Amino acid sequence: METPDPFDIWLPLARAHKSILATVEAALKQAGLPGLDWYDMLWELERAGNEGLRPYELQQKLLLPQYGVSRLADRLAKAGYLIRQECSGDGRGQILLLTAAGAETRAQMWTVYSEAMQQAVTPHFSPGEARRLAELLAKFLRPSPADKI
Amino acid sequence: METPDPFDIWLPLARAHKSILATVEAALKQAGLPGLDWYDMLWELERAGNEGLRPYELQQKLLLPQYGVSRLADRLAKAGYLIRQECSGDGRGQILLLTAAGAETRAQMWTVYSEAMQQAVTPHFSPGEARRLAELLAKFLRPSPADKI
DNA sequence: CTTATATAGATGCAGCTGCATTTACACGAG
DNA sequence: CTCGTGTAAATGCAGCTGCATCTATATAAG
Repeated sequence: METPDPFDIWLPLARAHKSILATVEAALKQAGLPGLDWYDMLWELERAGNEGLRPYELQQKLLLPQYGVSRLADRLAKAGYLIRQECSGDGRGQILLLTAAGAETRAQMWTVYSEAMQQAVTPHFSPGEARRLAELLAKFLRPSPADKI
Repeated sequence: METPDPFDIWLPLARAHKSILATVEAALKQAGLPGLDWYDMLWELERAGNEGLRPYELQQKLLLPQYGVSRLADRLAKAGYLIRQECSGDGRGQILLLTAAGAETRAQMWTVYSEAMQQAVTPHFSPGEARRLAELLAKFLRPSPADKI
């Protein structure tokens, strides 16, 4: 059995990623909206609702380094999209809460984001291919079979 | 027929990209070697051989902005991995040539790079799945069917 | 030749990222 | 209570990126 070359996956994957990202970011910029990093944090905060989220929780969800979350939160706060609330029960921590302006902007971004994604991805695949590709890519999400404890 | 959701492709693709990239970059750093951006330019220059490459050619091959190539070339030159040669026939331009040190470093990087890629990708797929995934991802490389001239 | 326009590449500045460190609080051991 | 260790989050610094602009040469028009 021939061992498959991982670069046959990596190279086109990296290109596809770059291409899609460029398309979507360009569409957002064109619309005068913030980039995807802002979107991701706004979205997580919106999903968290009134409970808000601790920075370290965002860190896990967004796969960002600790200082990345800290500074992205700075920018969103400066833009008025979130507020930092003292954390009752842990004096070191804080709770990040989405503001109405943040929710508003996220909603605007979504219309552009989803439309651009549609254009960037859909034309390349038949529905069947798309479904199969999604299935295969999903296999990255779980730990690989080799990651035994 | 249900229209497939492009985010079923995009979200796992983005995660996979981030995960693989992190694995490989960590391995390179661990080995005290430069990052993948350096590798890509070194590799193109090595493929170009004695002819070398013009910066604008690298720009297309690497999908980098003009100033990105200019500055990356600065760093590689400072590290002694390439030299800038005057371009006979176009006084504005220059030719970038790989040095022996550059070729040496690229070779060292390759052993780490390919090994890390193997580890990051292969465990997730059977050979058949890997082949199919590579085929599907390759469909991004050509212009989509909708891009008629 | 002269001038207008286009192309190759560099660069100043502002903003972002990575790294290491720092500050502040939490928590368990003595 | 005090001390040592661990965790949450911020930050100074250096390096990188994007944007706009700039310089220098090429090329086409008159």
